Amino acid sequence: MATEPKGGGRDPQYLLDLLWRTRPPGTRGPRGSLTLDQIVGAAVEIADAEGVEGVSMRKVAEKVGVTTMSLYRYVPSKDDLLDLMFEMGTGMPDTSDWPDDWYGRIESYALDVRRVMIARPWMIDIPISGPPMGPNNIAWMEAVLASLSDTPLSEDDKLGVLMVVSGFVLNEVSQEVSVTRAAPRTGVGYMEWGMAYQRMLEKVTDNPDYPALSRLVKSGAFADDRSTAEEDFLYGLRFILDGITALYALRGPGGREARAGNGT
Amino acid sequence: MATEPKGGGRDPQYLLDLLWRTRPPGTRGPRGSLTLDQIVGAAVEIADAEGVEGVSMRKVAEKVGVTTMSLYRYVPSKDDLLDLMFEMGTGMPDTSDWPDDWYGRIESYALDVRRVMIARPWMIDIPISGPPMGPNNIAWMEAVLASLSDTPLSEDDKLGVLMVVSGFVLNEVSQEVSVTRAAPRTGVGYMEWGMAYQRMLEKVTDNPDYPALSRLVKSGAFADDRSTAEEDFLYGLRFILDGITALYALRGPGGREARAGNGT
DNA sequence: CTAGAACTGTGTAAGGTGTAGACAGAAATG
DNA sequence: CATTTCTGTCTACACCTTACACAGTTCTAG
Repeated sequence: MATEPKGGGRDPQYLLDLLWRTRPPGTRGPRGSLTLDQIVGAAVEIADAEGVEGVSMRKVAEKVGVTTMSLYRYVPSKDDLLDLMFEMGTGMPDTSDWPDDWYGRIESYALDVRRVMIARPWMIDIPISGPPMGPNNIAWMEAVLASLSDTPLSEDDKLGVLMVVSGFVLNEVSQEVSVTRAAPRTGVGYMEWGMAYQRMLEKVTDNPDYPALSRLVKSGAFADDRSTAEEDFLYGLRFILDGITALYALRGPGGREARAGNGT
Repeated sequence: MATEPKGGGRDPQYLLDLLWRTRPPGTRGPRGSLTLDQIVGAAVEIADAEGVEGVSMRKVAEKVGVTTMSLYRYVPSKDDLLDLMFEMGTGMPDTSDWPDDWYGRIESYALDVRRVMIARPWMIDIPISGPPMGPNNIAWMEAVLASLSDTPLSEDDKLGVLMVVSGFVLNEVSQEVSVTRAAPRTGVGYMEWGMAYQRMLEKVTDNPDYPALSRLVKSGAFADDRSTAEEDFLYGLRFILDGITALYALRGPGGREARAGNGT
C-alpha cells in the first residue's frame, strides 16, 4: 500500500525514501538487477560530459544496460532523478581542512560549495524542488550550523546566516557559470567578459536616466581586469561575514524578539 | 550583415538588440504583421495561466494567430523568448512609494521584487542566462544603487549590497514558490508545510550525527506557526540590512583595499 | 507442492517538443 | 521592370517523457 506514487504529481515522501535509500526492497518478486546508485551515477556521468540537457532517460538506460522503461521501476519520474542527481552531485562535505574560527569555517564552506558546483555546472540547471532533504545536503547544513555553535547568535540568526550565505553562494556560482558558458560563443574568458559587460553598460548608461549605475560603471567595478572570479566571490562573501561580525558584536545574544524592527 | 544569429549557439549581442528593441526593422521586404511585444506578451499570458511548462512555440503562435515557424522570424530560439519573458515579467520598478532612508528603500526593493515574482512564479523557472541586461532589470539595478547614494559605502560595496540582497531575494522567493507548489499535492499551506519539514528534520536528527541541526530544529525555527512567509522573508532581509548598517558604521568610507582580508 | 500474489524488464505507442529547410508571395530598391 | 530582401507557411525530422499491457521470475500462503 502506498508504495508507488499516485498519478500525476510527485510524492515528496516517496522522494525522501529514495534520497535516504530507505525503501523496503520488497520481498516478493525478483530482485532488481540495478541499484539506484548505478542509475543516478550513470546520469551524473552523462551530465558531467554533456550537461543536464544531455541527460535523457534513453541515454541513462543505455548506459546501465536496460530498456528506457526499466528505469521507471526505480525512479518515479525524470524530475525525481534530477533531484537525486543533485543530491549525489553535492557529495558529503569534508571539514577536515577547515580552520577553527567560525569566520574561516563559513568561508571554507562557501569556497567548497563553489568548488563543487563549478566542477559540476549542471547542478545549477536543476530546478530546486524544495528545501534540502537528502543526507548530503543536510550534512552541509549541519556543517554550517556547527561552525556557528560558539558564536552568540540565536538559533534563528544561525538559520539566517545559513540562508543568506548559501543563497549568496548559489547565486554567485550561477552567474559565474552562465558567464563561462557564454564565453565559448564570444570567444572570451571571464575577465574579458566582464569587460564586455562593462562596455555594454557604458553604452546603456550614456544618458542621464541611470546616474547611480553610471557612477558604478565609471568606477570600474565591472572592468575587473584586476581580479579573478574567485576574488570577486570572496569579496562578496566577506562582505556578508563582516556584516555578521559587526552585527553580533553590536547586537549580542538574544532571541528573535530582540530584533530592531522599524515598523511596517 | 550579421543580423541573423549564427548557427547553433545564442548570440548575446542579438539578444541585447531584442531586449532593447533596437533592431533596425529592415526596409526591404514586407513589414512583419506582429510585434515582439505581442509575442512575448502572449507567452507571458500563457505562463501566467499554465506555468512555464505550458509555454510552447506552438501555443504562443496559435495565440497570436500565426504558424509556429513564423515566430522564428522574430525570435532566434525559445531560450531567447524565455529571456524576453523574464524581462517583461520583471516590469519597471515603481519607487514612488519608497521611503527616503536607504534602509527602507532597500527593504521596499526587496519586497517589491518578491511581490512581482510571487505573482509570476514561472519567473524562477527561467534559467538565468547572464547578468541583467534588459531595460527593466537594469532599471531595478539603478533603483537599488540610487538608494545607496547617500551612504558612505564605496562603489564596490554598493555592488556588494546589490548582489547580496538580490541574491537573497531570489533564493527566498524560489524556496517559497517551491513550497507553495508542493502544497496542492500534500494539501497543506505554507505553515503546515513548515511543520512537515520540521517533522522530517526531527526524524532525521534523531541521532547524534547532527547536533547543531538538532538544536536548531528543537528551537522550533522551522515550526513557524508563529510567522507568515513574508515575516520570515523580512527577518532574513533585515538580518542583511542590519549587517550592512553595523558594517559601514564600523568600516566607514574606503575603497576595496580597505577590506580586512585575513589571508588564505 | 501448488496457486497466487508481487515484482521485474520489455515492447509498443501516444502525444508532445523545438527547429531546420525549402518555397511562394509581397514589398521596396536599382 | 528586374532584383533583392523579407515574410509567413508547410513539411519533416529527431527527440523527448511516460502510460499501458504483457511475459517471465521469485517468493509466500495454504
